[in-house]
Parts: sequence; C-alpha cells; structure tokens
Amino acid sequence: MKLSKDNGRRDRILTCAAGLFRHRGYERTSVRDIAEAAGITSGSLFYHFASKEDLLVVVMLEGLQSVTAAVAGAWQREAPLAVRIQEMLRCHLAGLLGPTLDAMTVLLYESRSLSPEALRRVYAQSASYERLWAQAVGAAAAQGLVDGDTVLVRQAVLGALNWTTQWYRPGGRLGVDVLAARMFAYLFPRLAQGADAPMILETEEMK
Amino acid sequence: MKLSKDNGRRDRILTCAAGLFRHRGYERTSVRDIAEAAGITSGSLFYHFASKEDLLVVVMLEGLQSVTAAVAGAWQREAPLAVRIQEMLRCHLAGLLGPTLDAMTVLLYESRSLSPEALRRVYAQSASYERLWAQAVGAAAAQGLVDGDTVLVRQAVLGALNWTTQWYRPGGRLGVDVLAARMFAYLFPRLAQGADAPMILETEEMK
DNA sequence: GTCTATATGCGGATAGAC
DNA sequence: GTCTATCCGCATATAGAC
Repeated sequence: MKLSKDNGRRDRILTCAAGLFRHRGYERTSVRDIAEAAGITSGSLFYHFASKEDLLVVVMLEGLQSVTAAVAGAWQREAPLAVRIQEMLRCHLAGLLGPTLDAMTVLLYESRSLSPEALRRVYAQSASYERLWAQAVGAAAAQGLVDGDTVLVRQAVLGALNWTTQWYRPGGRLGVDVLAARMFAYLFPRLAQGADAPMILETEEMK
Repeated sequence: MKLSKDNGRRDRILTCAAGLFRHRGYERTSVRDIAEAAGITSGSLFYHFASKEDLLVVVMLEGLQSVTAAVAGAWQREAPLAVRIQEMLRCHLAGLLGPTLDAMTVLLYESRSLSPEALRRVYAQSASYERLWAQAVGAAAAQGLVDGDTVLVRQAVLGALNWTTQWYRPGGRLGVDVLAARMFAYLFPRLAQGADAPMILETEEMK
C-alpha cells in the first residue's frame, strides 16, 4: 500500500528502487541510479536509508507485508473453505502481478544479495506467510479434498503461482482474476468442483 | 554431462563458476573468485573465456542442453503417453536437483545479468525446450486427459517443478524419483490414474 | 598456457557546507 | 534535507614476460 503511493521522498525512493532492482537486478543497480530516478543525488539518499542493502530489505518486507495482509484477510473470511482458498490464491496473484509486482519480484529473485542477518529477517516474514498456506492446504486435506503429501502440494501451488512473474504479461490474453480462477481450478480440482457454484468467474474473459 | 566431469582446465573453470554463480549470484562473484576456486589466476582465465559474461552464457547453455537432451529422449520413447510424460518430469527434476543443479539454478535466476544479445541466445534454447512441454501437454489434452487452458497448465507445471530448487534439500524426506512420482500424480491426476499401473514407484520412500 | 603487474573506471559510503 | 566533493577499494580486462 505504502509502496504504491508516492507521498514523501522516502516512498518515492522505495518505488524507484523496487523498479530498478527488478529490471536490472540489485547488484547492477547503483545508488546513483536510484537517486537519479528519484530526482535527488546519491548523498541525499543516505539520509533516508542507512545503506543500499537497507533499501533492499525494506522493499522486500513492505511488499511481503502487503501481500500477507491481503491473503490473511482472505483466509479469515466467513465463507466456505473453497471460497477462502480461491480468494487467497487471487490475492497472491494480485500482489505478484499488480501494484506490488516490483517488490514481489525482487523478493523472489534477489534474496541472495542479502547478508545473513538481513536474510534472517526476510525469511522470518516469508515463513509466517507460508504458514498461512500450510493451514489452508491442511484444512483442505482434512476434508479429503487434497491428496496426501500436503507439503508437496503447498510448494507446488506456490511454485506455479510464483512462476507467473516469468511469463504473465499485463494486457495479454488473461486478466489476473481469470488467471486466478483457472489456476484454482487446475491446482485444487476437487475444491473447485465442490465450490458453491461456478461463481461469477470468467466474465472478464474473451477468448 | 561435460559440466559434471572435471577433465581439462576449461571444464574445471565452468563447474567452479557455476557453483559460485549459484551461491553468491553472478554479480557478486568476481573473476578472481572463480580463478582462485579453479586453481589459476585471473589473467589465465581470460585465455579460456572471452569475458565473464561468456562464462555465464556457457554455463547456462550447457546445463540447458543437457536437460533438453534428457527430456527429449523421454518424449521420443516408445511408450504410453503417461509414461513418457512422467519420465519427462523425472528428467526435468533430475536435471534441476542433480549434477547440473548449479547450472540450472543459474539459468533460472541469473538471466537478468545477460546482455540483450546473450539473452537472445539463451532464450532461443529455452524456447525450444518449452516447445517439448507444449507438445506433451498438447498431446495429453488431445486425449482429454488435461483441462482446457494448455498454456496455463504447461506454465503451472514448469513453475511447480522449477520452484523445487527453492525448497528441495538432497538427503531430505524425499528422493528425486519419489518427488517426481508425486509431482506427476498431483499435476497430471488423470494421466497418473490411467497409467499402466502404479509402476514401481515409491520404493525409495520411507515415511 | 600461465604468470605478474597494471590500466581504468565505477562502486558504496562519508564529510561538511548551505 | 539536500547538495558537492571525495575517499578508497574492488571490478573487468589487458600487456607482455616466461
């Protein structure tokens, strides 16, 4: 949320950094690049952030917190399990492919540039996010709607979703909501089958 | 194959580079690091490779070619479709998690460090590899054993498989073959169901 | 083929004026 | 808070001896 609004110098720097980190990678982006994109000089940047790595950590954590909040909200809704899981999936994809795309891509692909200490902080957040999915898949398995190896299912689901950053193009064949609906149907066929109704999906669709 | 044998200076340099690129990332690895790991000095390295980027490209292409050859072999076997696809999947995972793990991880995660020209070369190879999977998924769909959106299924499958580099640990709960069998069952449930028999899977398994 | 030595430039980060 | 100026180290790549 903070990442998508441009109030204040600090947020402006963060959005510029996220975009550059995503497109060029963390190491190939210099603090001078970021400063220039944000309309300041490199010296000023260090007034707002202690180090280049600090910038990376903040980008990752704010992106992750934004998605975590959305997915946790979906999980805690009062609704049938199938609906909640489908909504979690939609929120995950919306975070990956929508306004926080830069931050989430950086989170997924630049973690090797973190120092051990910084990695620990990011990993703690990621683990808490994965726990949400473990709960959801576990609940589905308890109802017999998902196969035996729930760890494998969770990792396969997250892998399929996270890989979308590699091939999904906004404005292409599918909107995010349709993509999410189809992913849900493919990854959780028994849940999708039992869902209240086909719902109002596929409205955005054309071909 | 060449990547896992240590004949010759050149191959030794390549395996060292692949390992360092995977663990530290391309940008954080210096040619001095690679040279030291290979037991030579940085000046000598440039006798064998034109540039650091050349090294990266060769690591990626040799890894990709090795996996492509294995998966293409599986696809061209004389066997029922389900068996061939399961074998493709196993070869993909074996390449990702076995001896070419370093090269494949670099391929998946360091492509943003490539110049446009180098990216074009790597992308051409990758596209030809993906075409194999498009054929396989298309053939399964033609037999009604896979749902409608074959592009989505292909990307979801590759995503689930490629994500294993993030969480799979050799020597852990699952061996690669068991992992492959379970992934196949989850990702292609209708194919797995119709396969000749449960086959001789899950033998390596314990828990 | 491998070495030593080095050219040359860019990197993150800091100091101190305003 | 932002600027200019700069420290200092490390990067890739090359030159030329052996």
